[in-house]
Amino acid sequence: MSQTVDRALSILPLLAEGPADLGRVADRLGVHKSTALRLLRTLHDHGFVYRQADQRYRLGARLISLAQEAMENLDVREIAHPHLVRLNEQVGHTVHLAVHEEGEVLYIDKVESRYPVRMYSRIGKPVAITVAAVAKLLLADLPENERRAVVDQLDYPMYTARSTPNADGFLKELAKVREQGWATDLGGHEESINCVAAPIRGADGRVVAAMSVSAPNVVVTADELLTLLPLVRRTADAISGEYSGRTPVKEVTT
Amino acid sequence: MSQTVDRALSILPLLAEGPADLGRVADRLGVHKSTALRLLRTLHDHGFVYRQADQRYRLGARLISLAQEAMENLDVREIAHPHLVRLNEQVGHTVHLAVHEEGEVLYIDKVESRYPVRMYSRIGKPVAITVAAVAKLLLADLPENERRAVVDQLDYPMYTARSTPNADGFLKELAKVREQGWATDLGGHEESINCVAAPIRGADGRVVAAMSVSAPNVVVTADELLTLLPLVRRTADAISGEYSGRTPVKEVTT
DNA sequence: AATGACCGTTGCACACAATGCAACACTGCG
DNA sequence: CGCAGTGTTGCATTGTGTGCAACGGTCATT
Repeated sequence: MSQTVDRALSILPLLAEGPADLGRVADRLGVHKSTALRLLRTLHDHGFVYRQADQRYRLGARLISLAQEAMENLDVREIAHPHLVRLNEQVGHTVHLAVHEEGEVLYIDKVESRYPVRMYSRIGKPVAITVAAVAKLLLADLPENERRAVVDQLDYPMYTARSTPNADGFLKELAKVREQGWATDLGGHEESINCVAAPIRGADGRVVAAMSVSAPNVVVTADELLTLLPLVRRTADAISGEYSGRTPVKEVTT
Repeated sequence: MSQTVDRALSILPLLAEGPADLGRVADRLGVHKSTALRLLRTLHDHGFVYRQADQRYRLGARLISLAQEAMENLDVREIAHPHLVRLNEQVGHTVHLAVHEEGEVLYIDKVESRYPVRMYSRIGKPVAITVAAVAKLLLADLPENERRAVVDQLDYPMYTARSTPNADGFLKELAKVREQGWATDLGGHEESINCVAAPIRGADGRVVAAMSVSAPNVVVTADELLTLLPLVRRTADAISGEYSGRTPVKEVTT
């Protein structure tokens, strides 16, 4: 692993917290100012950091445009989006789409509730993996050994009294989810918010993404939300069909 | 400038074009495969690239979450402030900066007029949403359904004879504002006070804030105030440029 | 005005870390 | 069964990144 690149890349999350000046960056990296300067310069030349008027550095536009491109290249997202919008129009609540990557689960699309009360989430943000309904679906589908590995190295924060407490409980929950083919999160992350989720599968039957509908108690009860399950599953199945049906991208050759 | 980092960063735009395998990356960089491998590994460890099932590399999720976090932590006020001060020095009148949040529009910065006659406003205070020029800009940019939702649940107090009377009239005004890219409030809130406002846009083109210049009739007429419009718009554009991270200096890079 | 403190910046010599090479391991294919 | 195509590893070399110290600018303090 390359030390120089390692250091340079470590600057980016640091700057994501907010603008920082040269000294601060050097300190946080544990390197000499001149070293930090040269790293920042290189990042700057590539547009990854931007130097604002007061000479402090912040993340640059290139990063944002790259992220945008990265999302566009996710073909599940592209296919799923219109379905998510339609579902949102029917039920009114917030709809999420998430994928698993390297031990994390992230939201890659979101259609906001039309009710004024919204839940906090962010595209690109890692979800609360031990409790989120979409995370359960994605992890439940992993091969035994991978699942075990991921589950073991997780923390199990008790967001609420109903959060998943430990690895054992989580594995049981995953088994159940895999069995029934859908998942819920009933107040496991935020006391007053419930979700129902369904998996999206590729041609080989493996789960490639998961989608969920979330709503706070003040709008609908958990039981009412559960009545939407068939609709959510049908939507997920429709996306699965389209995703596995034809070639997603215009792959080169023959 | 650091060669290693330079090469590593060059990989990212390359991968943005689509997934690539090791050989392709090495070729495009003009380096040995082993070198490319080590760079990719480092990028991988930081989550910037993701290795998909067929061993090819893709842009990773970390990129997306970083960009999102960066945008969230971007402080419009901080960036805008010097511009507002400069504008105030040029025109002398009160300058406001406002954002939209949860159905309300709030002033988040203000530079006082240097004329003795000042208008009443307060940072953090919700603005008169149905008449204020900045509010029109912020609401005009919302997606159709959200805009409708906000507009419908508003009251339409008749501060003056020229206040927006009802939802229909407001929607028409918003359409006009969106069309022309700027807004005014001519005596709609207080009989003797006029404003001109312009939008500040983020990297994705969406309106993130709005700024305005306000002055009472006793100092300048509405017509005179309107002559400042180009200057206000230029200032807003300058802030937009800086906010979205486009480098204003001599940089050329790709 | 003069002083000092604080940043960012630059040139340089040294050492270490990144590089390319060649050999190796693995996979699928003819 | 070998062959061609991958990705991967150990190693010697040198080029490249590093820390240091000195410089230059800006700002606040006296």
